Parts: sequence; C-alpha cells; structure tokens
Amino acid sequence: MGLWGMGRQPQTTQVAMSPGEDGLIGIPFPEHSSELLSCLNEQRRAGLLCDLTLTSRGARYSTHRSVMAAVSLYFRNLFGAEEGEPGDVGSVGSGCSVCQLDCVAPDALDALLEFAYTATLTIRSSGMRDVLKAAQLLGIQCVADACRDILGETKGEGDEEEEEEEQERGIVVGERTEDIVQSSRRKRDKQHILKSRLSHLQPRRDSPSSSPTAELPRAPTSPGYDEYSPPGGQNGGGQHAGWEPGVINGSKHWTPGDTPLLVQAETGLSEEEDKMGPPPLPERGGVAGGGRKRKSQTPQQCPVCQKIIHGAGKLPRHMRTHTGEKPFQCSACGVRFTRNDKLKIHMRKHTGERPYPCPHCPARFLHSYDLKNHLSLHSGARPFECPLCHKAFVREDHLQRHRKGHSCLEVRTRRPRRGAGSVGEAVMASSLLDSIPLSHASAFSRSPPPTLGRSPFLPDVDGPPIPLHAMPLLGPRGPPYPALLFRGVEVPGGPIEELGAPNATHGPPGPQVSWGEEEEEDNEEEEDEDEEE
DNA sequence: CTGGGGAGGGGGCCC
DNA sequence: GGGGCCCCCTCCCCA
Repeated sequence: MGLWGMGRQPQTTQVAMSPGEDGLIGIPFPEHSSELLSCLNEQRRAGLLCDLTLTSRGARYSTHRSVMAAVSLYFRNLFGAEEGEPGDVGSVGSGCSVCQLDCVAPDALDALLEFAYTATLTIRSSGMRDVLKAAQLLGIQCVADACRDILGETKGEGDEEEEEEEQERGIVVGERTEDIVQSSRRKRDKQHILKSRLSHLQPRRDSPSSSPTAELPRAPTSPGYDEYSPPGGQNGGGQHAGWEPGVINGSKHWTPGDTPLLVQAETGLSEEEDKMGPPPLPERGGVAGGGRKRKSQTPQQCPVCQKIIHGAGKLPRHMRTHTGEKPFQCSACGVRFTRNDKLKIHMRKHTGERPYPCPHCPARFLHSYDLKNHLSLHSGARPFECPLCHKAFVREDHLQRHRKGHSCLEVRTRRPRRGAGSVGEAVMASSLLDSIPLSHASAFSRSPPPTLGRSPFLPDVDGPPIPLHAMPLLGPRGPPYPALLFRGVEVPGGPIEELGAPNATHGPPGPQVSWGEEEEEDNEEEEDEDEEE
C-alpha cells in the first residue's frame, strides 16, 4: 500500500501492467518503506505522535511504541501482552507511557533509538559494552550480535549454531561495510531488506493515538556523535538515514580505538561471506540426491525469517512474502499477486487458456502440476500410500491430508511395496518421511518443523501472560529480560522477570531429512529380516 | 472423506 | 546479479 503523498516517484519501469486497457495497475514504491522510517524519525525528533517515553538515569527519550515493538523483543512482548488484555490499564493507546530503563546506560539507549529509526548504529567503541548489554536486555539481537563481533566475544555454550547463523547472516561491521558502499545496488537491496524486516516485525495496527509530548530531550551523547551523524542532520531533506553514502563514508577510517563506529543493521550476505562455506542443504532430501542439479548459486539469508534463499535475485521475491507487497494486479478482477509469473498463470483463468492438455482426454489444465496429477488418474497409479492403513492416493498432499486429518490408526497389515518402480518413486522417499507417525517422529527426536512458512507470529494461544511464542520464531536466541521497571503500562500476569524464561532455543532443523529416511530404512530392513525369519 | 482447482512459495535454468 | 519463466511442492477451499 503506497502512500501517494509520501512516496517518491514510483518505479514506472517496474510497473506491472496487465494486458487489459483500463485495468488497474500496481505501481510499486520501493522507496516507501525507507521514507516511512525516515518520516518516523522526524516525528520522533519533533516529539510528534510519540506515545512512549523512555527514561534512563534522568534522561528522557520520546519514541513510538510501534517502532520499539518492531525492533525490540522486550517491547514487543510487553506491548503484546498488554494489548492482549483489553481493559487492563488505561494507558493502552490512550496516552504517553513511560518506561524507566535505569539499567540501560543513557548513551546506549540513545544509540539503540537511533538504530531503531535509522538502521544504523552509531556508537563509540568505548561504549560498545554498554550497548551490547542494553541490546541484550531489550532483545535487539542483531545489535547485540554486531557488538559481540566487534568485541570479539564468543557466546556461551551451545551457541555454535547461532554463530554459524551470524556468519551466514552477514552482519556488516568495520571494513566489510565498505563492500556495501561499493555497490549501490546491493545497498538498495539491503535497505529494502531491513525496511521489510521492520514492516514485517511490526504488526499491522492502527496508528497510535496522537500524544504530543514536550520537546525531545537531547540525550547525552558521546563526543563526536554529531560529527559522525549524517550530513545535514538526521534524515535531512528526506534522505534515507543510515544508508546514505555520506553516512557510510563518514565511517571510513574506523579503527579499534575510541572512534565512533557505524554498524549496519542486519543485512544480506556480504560477498566475502558468500564464499564462506558450502551452501546449506536443501530442505527436502529428495533434491540433493538425484533430482534437479543444484546450481551453485549464491544463497542469501532472509533477515526476517533467517531462511536461506537459493538463487540470485530470489531474495527480493521472498521478501515480498513478509512485506505483503503485491505489485502485480490482475486487470480483469483486481486480484493482486506478489509475483509476475503468478499473475500470468492467473490470467489464464480470464483468457481461458489452458496450456496443459491431457493426451488421453479432453481435459486441459492451468498448471503443469495439475496435468501431472491428472495423468495419474489415467494410469491408475496411486503412488502415495499411507504407511499405516495403506490407502493409496493420487496426490502427495492428499496423503498428507489423510495423515493429518484423522490420524490414521489402522494396523499396518501389509508392508508397503519397495522398489516397485512406481510413479514418483523419488518423491515417495520424501513422502515416506513425511508419513512417519507422530510417535515415530518423537522417537526420532526430529526437530520441530519450521513454522515460519506462512504466519511468522503464532497467535497467542495459551501461553504465559507475556507472550513468548514469537521468541523462537525470531531466532534461536532468547535474550534474558531483566526486571525493567515500566510505568504506565502494567504487565499483566506478574513481574517482568518471567520474560527471562528461555523457553525456546531451537536450532536449525539440521539433517533431519536424511536421518528420518535412515530410520525409515532401518525399520524396513528390520522388517525384512523379521519376515525372512 | 476424497478428488480437483487455485494460489502461495521455493528452486533451477536461462537471458 | 537481477529478473523472467518454469517446475515442483504445499496448503486451502469447494463440490
């Protein structure tokens, strides 16, 4: 949704126009998200629409709850719990709340606020540790990670996977940032990624009620702070704070000494890191073996869901799944799509084009996959068999639905045929894995399935008073939350210390697929032996 | 409960 | 490297 009064000139070259003459067109505004952040920062500095005041040892900072909730797990959980109980405290959306954060150094808090609104962390190396501590307390993991990188600190036990993640995620620090400067194109992408992350992390809510506050008290900043601020002031002239070349160039001469550092927020992979290590294993086991040949394209990691996206140019496409941006609109019915090829397929509905005819009957299909499924009907092949009740299905997803639907409990009376060379044998390998009963799955200690596919944030079902459901979804880290004194918004359900419960430290799924296949194979082998006996 | 269509999303290939 | 095109998988919905 672009704001006409806010966005710049739309990228008319990327306008997706459908064949229709008078149809609606979707005009993307790539700069919208960055300008939105810039505008928010201007509002913060002017004290406009600020509905949250942070205090630290006498210093006061006006800010926006939605922005803080977008960048900080602490505030997200805090406000999430708060809004989950309407009628709780009258502060909800009704005025300016005050959060006292005396355990966070004022300089660090100021730096984190700047980061929240500019995507750039400007700190002195001497204050690095304070910022690290503050970022940990407030659950701003990317900042904490970057600080750890700079400080050369290693994490605690069992964090190896996290460090690997960091390497893949490519937090750009120090000289490595110059790689970004060299490529304005990549920079735009990274900018888009970060803004997308913000727009993703921030639930779609109505704007907070207007609550003008007094002039924003300038935080006590370290000497040299302004010197390294973007020229012309933050966001001056509608520029994109934190990503302008001037900002980057201002940090060219970084040294480990007591000079301010500019730490770019989470970005994509740097080119150097692109070369680090082999690309991650495919999610499904069937591909690596004998399916399509995997081209060694540069994998990129989504800064939002941490998913590895294979293929050059695929990350922007993936990011639209988080931002909800649908630039491609059907001229006939107005339905919007995130991808041009999906719109193209959709248009077949209106044109009547069904490019996949069945050679055996008059049936024609919109998708090649539908034809493939349809051909199974003619052949009579039902390659997808329930391992428990042995009911066979034409389609794999129907088998999955069968397994999920009524939790097939029928006794296994017949062993599935092995090596029958049925249609989709290779697919069966993966479907067998998916068909492992829950009891087996638990016995195998399979990692929990990725839950970031469609809804990044799980609904608050039956959790503790302060929702921690989103924590494992936001990465394997669960920052400890101290007893931060918060006035104006009362956290229902008890003290905030409960936030510190590290209830989730899920690692990446790992080689679960091959594991499961081996288990299944082993079971089959055992059964073979039993049968022979 | 099942078959089928549509849509969303990821990956490979190619330009 | 970005983007188009295609294939594939998965999920949702409907009859």
